[in-house]
Parts: sequence; structure tokens; C-alpha cells
Amino acid sequence: MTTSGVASKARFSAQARLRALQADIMDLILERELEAGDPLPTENELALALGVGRNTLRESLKVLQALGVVEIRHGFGMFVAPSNFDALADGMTFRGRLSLRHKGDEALELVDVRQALESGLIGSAMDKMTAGQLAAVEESVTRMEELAAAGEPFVEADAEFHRRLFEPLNNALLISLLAVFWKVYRQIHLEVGTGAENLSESAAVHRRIYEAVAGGDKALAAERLNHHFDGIRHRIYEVIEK
Amino acid sequence: MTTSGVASKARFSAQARLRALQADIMDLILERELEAGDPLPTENELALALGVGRNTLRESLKVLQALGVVEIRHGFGMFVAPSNFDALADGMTFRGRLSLRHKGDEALELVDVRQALESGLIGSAMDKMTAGQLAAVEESVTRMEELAAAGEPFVEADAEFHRRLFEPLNNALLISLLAVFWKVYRQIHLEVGTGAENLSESAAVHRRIYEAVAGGDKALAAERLNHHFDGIRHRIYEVIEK
DNA sequence: CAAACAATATTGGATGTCCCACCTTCTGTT
DNA sequence: AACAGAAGGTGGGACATCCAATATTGTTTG
Repeated sequence: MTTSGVASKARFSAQARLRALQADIMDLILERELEAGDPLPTENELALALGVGRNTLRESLKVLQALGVVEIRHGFGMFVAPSNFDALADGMTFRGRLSLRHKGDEALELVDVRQALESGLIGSAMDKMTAGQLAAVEESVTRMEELAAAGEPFVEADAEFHRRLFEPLNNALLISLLAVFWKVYRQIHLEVGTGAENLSESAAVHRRIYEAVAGGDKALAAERLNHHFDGIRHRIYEVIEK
Repeated sequence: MTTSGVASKARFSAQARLRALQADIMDLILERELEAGDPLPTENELALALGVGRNTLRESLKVLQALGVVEIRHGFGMFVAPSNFDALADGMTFRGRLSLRHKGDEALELVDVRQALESGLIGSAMDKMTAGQLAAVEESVTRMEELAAAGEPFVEADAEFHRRLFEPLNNALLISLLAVFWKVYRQIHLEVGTGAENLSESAAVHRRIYEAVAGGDKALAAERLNHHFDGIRHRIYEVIEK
């Protein structure tokens, strides 16, 4: 048997049973020593093995898919998935939008966490940054400046700048988390109106961050990153106060 | 109509359709100006409103439940939920266990992120910490020391110590993230054996962190936190090398 | 009149079945 | 040998049916 408690008639709360089923599936993956990319049993086989109906199993599988544990390919099969935080981003975005209607607490919390991560890790990132990676960062800055001069928004280049800044750390989890925060911030930004006024100033802020990084001054880079986040925080405040 | 694209016959990938359905539900919540705790329509009403079958709707609802967007109470109804990151913790725990079987990259990444968060935010937390909160931190340390003297492990007190350290920031997102990281670390720890050897030394490390915090020396506190994480990282290395 | 209890309505939980859509693979024709 | 189409297997989805949990309502009883 793959696990415990499945056949028990004890009446856990429904939520607990769903969680248990998810855990059973994950245990099954671990017990069978499946790796990322390996195929899982079919839905019918799994439902039989775990002693639940197919629809019930599917509910758990969809949750695991959302959590990035399994990858489901229609007409082909189910597989152990590589990490995927997209659904998490959706959930957080919803939270952020919900909170923005009031005091925006959660949106500000998110900025605080992002600030702690970026300011706290910029030093290590600079240690490991190669010349090529540094050049990539500058390329992003240049693109932001060009777009700003043309009066175009540059969300994509902005995101790329921050991503490239921390690529040297080779930390997929960090990159994912920052991507999540970015996605949430972007969605909130779209929601509440553009704030497209200070394009060139925003580009200049990023230029200054780049210069500090290029100059190897960790403290200055961290400080300028902090300043950048103060600006973001200010924009959120403006939206809330309105 | 609450949203777009539901009735479209265009064949998106199945995954995209599921995501769209989740987004539809969230949009519905936002459009109706529902607050946390407010009730959602019943499953049948929702299925009808969104033009999908009840099972399909349920799959999306379970995902949203896992993401902490909705709360489902058997026999009572569904409600807009307060934040809940439990399922995220499960997913990350799975990832960590999966990766530990190989090089443990993801486990190490997780420690790095946690270190950045704690070291980066300890200063702000100290600024806002009240005398009562400081006393609570020391109480956790004392309990760890007592348990260490008795030869008992103290995972709970350890978690409490870190949680209390950052309570002053009033950042629910941060607390949740740290809780997730803690849960993952704890599960991994259980998985690979106890490492119960250095109990008193571990307690002493926490005592030194507390002393730095109590003394108001932010740099020292950050440094000692970093040292603490170096120890954790070392333990993970031991497990992998074996 | 009030408190305790029981019946009931409403809600989500779970399953089985049927059919559709998609992907891969095999196979047969050109 | 190469391409096209058929076949088999997989997940996707919708119902219908029944089970289980909860709150409410109504009744009984002190």
C-alpha cells in the first residue's frame, strides 16, 4: 500500500481528506523514486490505487498541478513537473487586488518582502556576477531609457532588469519568487491605472542602480535599490489615499 | 456576464481553460465587491453562472482553496478566505524532498532565500520591537535551552523564536513565507534523520542572536543570523555528501 | 417561558458513467 | 522511403445520484 489512512472510515474534515489525498499522491511519487519528467500512472490507475473516485482524484491532481508538482498533458499523460509558481502568482495577485480596495496592506507587505530580498541579496549577486551578465543588465537599462524617451511603458524591460540582476545567484527559487512578486505588482499597477508619468525618472533610477553595481559598491547598490522601492511604495500610497 | 471567453469554442489548452475558470471566479468575487468572509454562490449556482459542469467548477474551487482564495465549509457554504499558504508549503516541501535525493539544490536555495529575508529584515524588526515582544523572544530561547538540557529536540520552540523575531513588522506575508520555509526545512530534517547531536550548541546560537537583538546592535544581530544559517547549510551538505 | 432536543433544508463531498478532445503510434498506401 | 490516415489510449468534461455535514427551524418538555 502506498500510504496510510486512505481506507479509514474515520471522518476527518473534508479539507483534511483532500490534503491527505494530495500527500498520498506525493508520497507515491517519492516512493517510486520518480524524477521530474517521469510519467505518473493514469487517472484510472491512480484512483484505483488510492481508493478514491476519479473525480475526487482529479480535484487533488488539479491542486498539485497548480502547485507545480505534476504536469498534466491532455491525451498524453501526467508527469512529475519542474517547479512552477504561476498559480501561486495568481493567488497572490488576487490577494493584492482585494486588499488594494481597502488599505492595501498586503500590497505593501509584498513590496517590503521584495525589498528585503533584493536589497539583501544584491551583494552576493554582485560577487558572482560575470562581465557578460553585467552587460546584460546594462542592456536592459538602455532599453528602458529608449522606451522612456519614446514615451512607451517598459514593464517588460523593468522585469528583465531585476531578473538579470539576480541571475548570478543561480537560485531558481529566488527568481521564481521575484517573478511572482513582479507579476503581482504589475497586475496591481494595471488595475489602478498606469502612473505612466515618471517614465524617464524611473529609467534613471535603474541607471543609477546599474552604475552602483558596475562600480562594485555593494552598500550604494543596496541603498539605491531601497530608494527604488520607496518610490514604488509611494505610488501604492497614492492609489490608496485617493 | 461575469467574464469573457467561457462559451468560446476556441480550443485553448486544457490547462489554460482551467486557469481561465479560476480567473473567472476571482473576477466574480472582485466584481461583486465581496470581502474576506463573505459568502460565495453555491456550487450549482456558480456552475450555472460560469457555464461549466459542477465537477469542473469543483476542480477550480479546490485549487482556489489551496491557494487560500476561498474557504470551503462542508454543509455551510463557500466564503472568501483570509490568506492561507498551507498548500504552498506542501508543494515546496515536496520539491525539497525531491531535490534532496540528488544534489539538494532546491533545499540550499530555500535556505539562501530565508537567510536573505531574516538577515535583511532583522534591522527593521528591531526598530519596531516592543519590550514585551523582546521578552517573548527570550522566553523562546529559554525554552530551547531547557529542552536542550533535557536532551529533547525543540523544533517548535525554534520555529517560535524566528516567528516572534519578526512579529513586530506586522507583515503577514513575511510570516507566512517564513512559516513555509520553516515547515519545509523541518520536513526535510525529519526525512534525513534527526541531527540531534548539537542541541545545546544550537540553543546557544539562538541565545547569542537574542543578545545581539536585546543589545540593539543590528549589524551584530544580522551577522549572527548569518552564522546560524551557515550552520543549517552545513547540515544539509552533510546529508547530501553521505 | 425557556431550554433542550429532533426534524429538516441546504450545502458541499464523492462516485460512476458516458462521451468528447487530444496526442502518440502504428500501419498501410503511394 | 515518405506521407497520410486510422487506431488506441489518455486526460477533459458533464450529469445524475447518493452521502455527509452544518445551520436553522420547529417541537417538546421542564
